Amino acid sequence: MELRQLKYFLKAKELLNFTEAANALNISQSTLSQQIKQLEDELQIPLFNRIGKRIKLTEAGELFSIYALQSTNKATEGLQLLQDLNNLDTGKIAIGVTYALRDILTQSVIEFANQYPEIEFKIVFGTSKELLEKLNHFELDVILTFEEIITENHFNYQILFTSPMTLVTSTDSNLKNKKSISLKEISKLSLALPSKGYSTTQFISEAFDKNNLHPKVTIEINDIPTLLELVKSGNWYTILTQTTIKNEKGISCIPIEGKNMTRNAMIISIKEVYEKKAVKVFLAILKSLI
Amino acid sequence: MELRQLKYFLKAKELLNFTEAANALNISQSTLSQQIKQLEDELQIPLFNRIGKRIKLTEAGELFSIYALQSTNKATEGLQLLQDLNNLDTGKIAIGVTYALRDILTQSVIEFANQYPEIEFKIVFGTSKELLEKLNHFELDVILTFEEIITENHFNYQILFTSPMTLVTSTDSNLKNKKSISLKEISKLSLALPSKGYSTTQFISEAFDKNNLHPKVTIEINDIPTLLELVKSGNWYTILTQTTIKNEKGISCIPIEGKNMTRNAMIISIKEVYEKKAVKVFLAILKSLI
DNA sequence: TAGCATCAATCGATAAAACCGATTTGAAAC
DNA sequence: GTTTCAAATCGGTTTTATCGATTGATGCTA
Repeated sequence: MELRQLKYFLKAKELLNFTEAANALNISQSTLSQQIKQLEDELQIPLFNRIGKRIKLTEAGELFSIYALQSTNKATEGLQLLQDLNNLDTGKIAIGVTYALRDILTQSVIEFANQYPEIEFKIVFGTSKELLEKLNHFELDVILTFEEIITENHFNYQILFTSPMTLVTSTDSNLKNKKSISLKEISKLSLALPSKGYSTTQFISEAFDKNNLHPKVTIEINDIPTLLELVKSGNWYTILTQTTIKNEKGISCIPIEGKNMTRNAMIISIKEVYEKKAVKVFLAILKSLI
Repeated sequence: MELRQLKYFLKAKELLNFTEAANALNISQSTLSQQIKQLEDELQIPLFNRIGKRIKLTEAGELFSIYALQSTNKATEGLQLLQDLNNLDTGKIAIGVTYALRDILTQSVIEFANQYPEIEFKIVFGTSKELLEKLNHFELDVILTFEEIITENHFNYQILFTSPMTLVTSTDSNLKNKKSISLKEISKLSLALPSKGYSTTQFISEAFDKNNLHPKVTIEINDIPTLLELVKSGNWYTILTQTTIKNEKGISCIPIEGKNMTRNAMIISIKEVYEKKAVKVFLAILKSLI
C-alpha cells in the first residue's frame, strides 16, 4: 500500500470512471487499472464492483476510502507544515545571548516579530560557557556572545561587530572625563566584575595576568543589571564592552588603553545542523540593525 | 512521498541509527540512507542532522514525524478495518425477501446473528418485482424469492428448494380433506390473491390462462398476513406455495393437480458484483437450515 | 596518538515495479 | 446485428528501489 495508490483510488472513487481518473492523474488507463488491482490484491478485497462498463464502490471501498483520504491528507498536511516552516508561518527560534548583547537582541526580536508574528522565541540569557554548552546539546539554534578564542571547529562563527573594552563608572565619578584609562590605573580601583563564566571577565582577567597586574575584585556577580546598579552607586567600577551599556543612564564609560582591548560580538551556531529558515531570516534582520 | 518512506523515516526516528533501523526494516543501510535523502529532497528540508556519526531529528523532522505517523496509522487502520470485514467483525447485509420465505429467513438471521453479532442487517420485504428492482439498483446484496423465468443473465440463480402450489383453505372448509384439487375446481371458488407483483400470482394467472380458465378473483391484496386472515374467515380461498404457510394455524392446504405445479425458491444476486464474505456465510447458514 | 570500530554516504549494478501503447473483452447503445 | 465504449490484459520500456562494496569521517580505545 502506497500513498500513490491511495491517491489513484480516491480519484477513481471520485470520478467513478477509470479512464477519466487516469487522465486527471496524468497516467494511462492501464496503469490505473493495474494499480487499483494491486491495491485490491493487497487488501484482499475488491474496492470496486465492475458492472459492465460501469464501476461502483463496494462496501469495502466505501469504508476504506475514509481511511485512504485521512492517510493522504495527513501526509499532505505534513508537507504543508514544512512549507510553512520555510515560509516562516510557524516554528520556533531558540536563541542564547549574553547580557552584553541584550540591546541588539531586543531590537531584532521586535523587528522580526513585526514581520513574522507566528514565530515563537525561546530566549536564554547566560554566560558564554553556559550558552555554548546548550548549543552543543541542541537546546539552542544559535547564540550571540563575545568570543575571541575560536577553538571548536564544528561551530560557525560570524563576527557581528567590534566593541572596545571600557571601564564603567558612575556619572558622579571623578574619572568620568578621562578619554582613556590604562589597566594599571584600573587595578587600583575597587572592582565589581561579572562572574567567571562571562567571556568578558575571562578576557580581562587574562589581560591583567599578562601585565602582571592584580586587580581588586571585591564583588563577583552573575546578574548584570544588579552589577550596573552597584556601579551607579559610585562605590565600584566594572569592566564591560561598550555595547553592553549602550543605552544605560547614570553611568559613563572610559575606553581601556592597549592594543586588542576590543571584543568581537559573534553569532555562533553548529556547522552540521540545518539552519532553520526562521533563524536565517532573524539573523539577517539582526545584522541589518547593526 | 510514499508510505514506505514514511515508515522508514519513523523507524529511523525511533532508533536514531540508520544501520539499526535498516536492519529492523529488513533493508540495507544504503537503501535507507537513499530513501531518507529522497524524502528530504522532496520536502525540501532535512529531517535529520548528521553530526559526525550521529543523527538527530531536526525541528522539521520532529514536526513532520507527527504527520508521518498519523498518515501511516490511518493506512494501517484502513487495512485493519478490511480485515475485520473479512473476519465478519463488521459490515452490513442488505437482503430482500418475499413473504413466502419469511420463515426460512427468520431462522437464518437468528442463527447468523448468534455467530456474528457485529454484522448489521437490512431486511426488505416486498414483491419479486420490487426486490429485483432494488437488487438492480444495488440497494440489496441478495434476494430470496420464488422465480422460474430465468431471463436476465446478469443474475446468479441458486435453487434453494421446490415447493408445491397449494390451495389454501380455512380449516373449517369442506374441501379440507381433499388430497388434491384441479385448477378447474379452483376456478369456481372465490379467491383472494396476492397482488400482481408477487411472482406466485403471476405464475398462477398464467396457468389459468393456459387452461382457458377464468378464476374468480374477488380480492387482490399486497399484504400476506391480512390475506391469510381473510382466508381463515372461510369466505375466500387463496393460492400460495406450501412453504409460505408452513407454520400457520387455522388454515389447511391442498396441493394443486398438474405437472409443473411447483415453484422454485431461489437466491438471486448480481453476477458481476463482489459477494461480501458476510453474505456468503449467511447464505451458507441459510442453505444448511433447509 | 595511532589504530580500530562504527556509522552514514556514495557508487555501480541488478532486480523489481511502475508505466505505456496496443489489443482484447464484454457490456451497452444504437 | 453493429458500433461504441470502458476496463482488463499483454508485452515491452523506463524508472526506481534495492543491494553489496567502498569510502570517508568520527568516536573510542589501547
